[in-house]
Amino acid sequence: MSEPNPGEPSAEDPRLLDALGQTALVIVGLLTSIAAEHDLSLTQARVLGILRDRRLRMTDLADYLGLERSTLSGLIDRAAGRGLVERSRSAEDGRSIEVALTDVGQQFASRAERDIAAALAPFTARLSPSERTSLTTLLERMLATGASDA
Amino acid sequence: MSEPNPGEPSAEDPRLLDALGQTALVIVGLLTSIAAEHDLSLTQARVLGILRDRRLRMTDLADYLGLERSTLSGLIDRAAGRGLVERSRSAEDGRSIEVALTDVGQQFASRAERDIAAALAPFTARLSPSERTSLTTLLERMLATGASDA
DNA sequence: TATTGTTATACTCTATAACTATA
DNA sequence: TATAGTTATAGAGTATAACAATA
Repeated sequence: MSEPNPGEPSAEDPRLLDALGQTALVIVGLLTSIAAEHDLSLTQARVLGILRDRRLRMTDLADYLGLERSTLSGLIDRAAGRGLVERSRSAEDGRSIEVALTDVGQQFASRAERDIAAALAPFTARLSPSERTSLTTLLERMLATGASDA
Repeated sequence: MSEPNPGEPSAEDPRLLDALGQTALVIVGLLTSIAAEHDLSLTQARVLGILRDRRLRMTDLADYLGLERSTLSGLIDRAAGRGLVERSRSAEDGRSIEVALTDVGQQFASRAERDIAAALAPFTARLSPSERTSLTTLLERMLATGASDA
């Protein structure tokens, strides 16, 4: 994995790695700030985002986020305490609990989505429309790949 | 801020926003995993990364990371306890403490850098060399901008 | 027995407030 | 008085281990 593979130049691109890392940290920082404005952690905000168009069991939601079920229990406890999500026992499997957004949670999620668009606008605005299209294509291609082995 | 500004199409690009957000979360997730393999949090890893080619005062390091000084005290306590960084009183200003990597910390940082390159390789490898160049350019342009108003 | 979810526990990250030492 | 750093405290996020209920 760390051999200098001669036919595989992708790791020899420090500028790209830097740009990706920087971009990631900046954007996650922005997302974290926006969440904080609504008194949410980034993780809580992600929960709302994921549940925006879905109702999920605790286990599946934990898998989505890459967290332990026990971690999710606390997360959902706090979100439910604020009236953002609701738990309900599954009809099919008596062991499962399904989580869904409340109306308040939906409104929260919508507002956050607008705020995110606004916060990212200064960044994307610096690119021309065709550059934005290129960037979208490149990022989507990169993600589609990586997902298959990460 | 939420008016539908007709001459400003940058916020009307949900696919780009999605791609940026997804990319950011995936990459930060990878960085977090790599740090965890070395028993470091992402924040601790960032400290090592920042100190890789610098010696900084506590306050400046806190500013770099966007954290309170009190938060940094704990962070540096733990890193120093593991022998990764060293504190030393500033010669110029008796109030200031300078932080620098130890040899062990340097080795850690080098190893982490290689691991990051290896972890990102599957993603970047899916793009052709010229696409990688384009992506680098686009990301750098976007970052250069946003930094001026975020 | 295996799976779903929760609880208990412990540690890290983070901020705010109060403090000490230096400028 | 203002700045640099630490400590005390508190809350959130996280994991591991032990547990209850259901399958």
